[in-house]
Amino acid sequence: MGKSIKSEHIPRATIQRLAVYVQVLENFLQEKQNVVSSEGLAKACGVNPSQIRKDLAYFGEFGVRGVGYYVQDLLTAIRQSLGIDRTWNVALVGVGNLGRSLLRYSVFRKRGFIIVGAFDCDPFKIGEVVAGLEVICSRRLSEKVQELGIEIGIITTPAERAQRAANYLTEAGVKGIVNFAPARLSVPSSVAVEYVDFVHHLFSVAFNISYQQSRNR
Amino acid sequence: MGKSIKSEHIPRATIQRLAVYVQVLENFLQEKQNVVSSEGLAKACGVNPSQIRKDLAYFGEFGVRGVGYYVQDLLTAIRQSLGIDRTWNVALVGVGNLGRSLLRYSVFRKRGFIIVGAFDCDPFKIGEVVAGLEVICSRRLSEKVQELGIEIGIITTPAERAQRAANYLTEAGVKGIVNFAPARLSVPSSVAVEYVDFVHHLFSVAFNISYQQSRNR
DNA sequence: TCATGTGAATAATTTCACAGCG
DNA sequence: CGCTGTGAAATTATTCACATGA
Repeated sequence: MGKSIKSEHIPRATIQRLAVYVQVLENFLQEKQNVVSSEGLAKACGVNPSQIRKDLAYFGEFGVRGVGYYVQDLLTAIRQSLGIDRTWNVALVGVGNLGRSLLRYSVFRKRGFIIVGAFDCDPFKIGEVVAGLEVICSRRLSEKVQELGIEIGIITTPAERAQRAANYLTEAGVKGIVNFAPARLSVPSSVAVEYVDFVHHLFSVAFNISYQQSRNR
Repeated sequence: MGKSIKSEHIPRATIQRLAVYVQVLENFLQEKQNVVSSEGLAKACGVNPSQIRKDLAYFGEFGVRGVGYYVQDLLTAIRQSLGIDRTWNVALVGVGNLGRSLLRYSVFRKRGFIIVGAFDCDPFKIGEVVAGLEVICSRRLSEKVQELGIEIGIITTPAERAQRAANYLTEAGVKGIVNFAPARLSVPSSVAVEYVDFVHHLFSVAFNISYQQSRNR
């Protein structure tokens, strides 16, 4: 069968787990563990072994019966399945505190997501150089997305300017957005949006602590 | 009925959505919209109206039949349900690039999560002052968690030091961890862990773009 | 033989549809 | 009357259990 996708719809949860599998498999590889069973991988990821087999089955057959999975091969297969066996050019919109940090955050590049343009609408920021990139006026996104081959946008503006940034990006033809601003976006259904909100994770932890304590009474 | 929790187990997805409801309701409040129906809130959050009613039903009855929800009252009720109607003292472990950014990230404090201690094991960083906090040796976490009343830890170390940071934190009695390092943690089941990985969101977007394109062929 | 891949069974979540109440 | 709150139905996701094949 090989690299083709076998199923119609793939659950969002599966995709999130595949990202975790990549993380854990990379560690295995570094530790020179070359073969792993679904049970071994499951334990390291904190999930059920058949969950892993089901997740992989959406994309193909990558294991060897009676043996397990060859770590390197499985990594390659998952990367291919996720579409991260290549590089992606990314635009960052909103060069504030967080934006600057992300521009300097080397992990993106290491993972194949290359920030090739930094945008802001503040005239005081335009022209400034951050992490080797000159900040460009957000209105010029259309032109630059074309020129630089940008396919993904990262939004790090304040909440009230996030929708405008999303509009600029989608109008420019970007096909996916990762939104760090605390605002919901309205975009065409053909554009993939991911929301990242640190504070929500703190909410979640706070809830779990409070809830656990209230249950233990 | 009021503030008591009505149900045994509350889905993780519900908690995540409640955090979104808070975000959207705050915007409504700013726009002086004082009443909202489950339909109105649902539209703004991109979910189904009965989803919202079900989510709220886990915690109580907050609406008025024939009217909807009073925005301010609902906000108060959800904040209480999530346990964010108070402040939480937080320790940050790992004063690298990302750690520094988060120390300077004012939104945490605004939301009631106050970073009261910054920790690192690098002797060159210990003693340095970042965002008004003196960096303390990670080994002194036990002592400081007590002293400062810390209940939540944020891990921003490199992947290979994340588990050690988690050990220090749990041994010190911290009850919840938000882990920004790309590593899975093993902690006692009584400790709530949330994983934050920017790169995973980019993976997700990359997959959706690739997948959509492969389906449209 | 042993671990994968998968249909069937189970569990959880979401949506529907309407009774109930302000 | 209109919108919430909620059982019941539909859908979706997870886990089990075993046939399959290296």
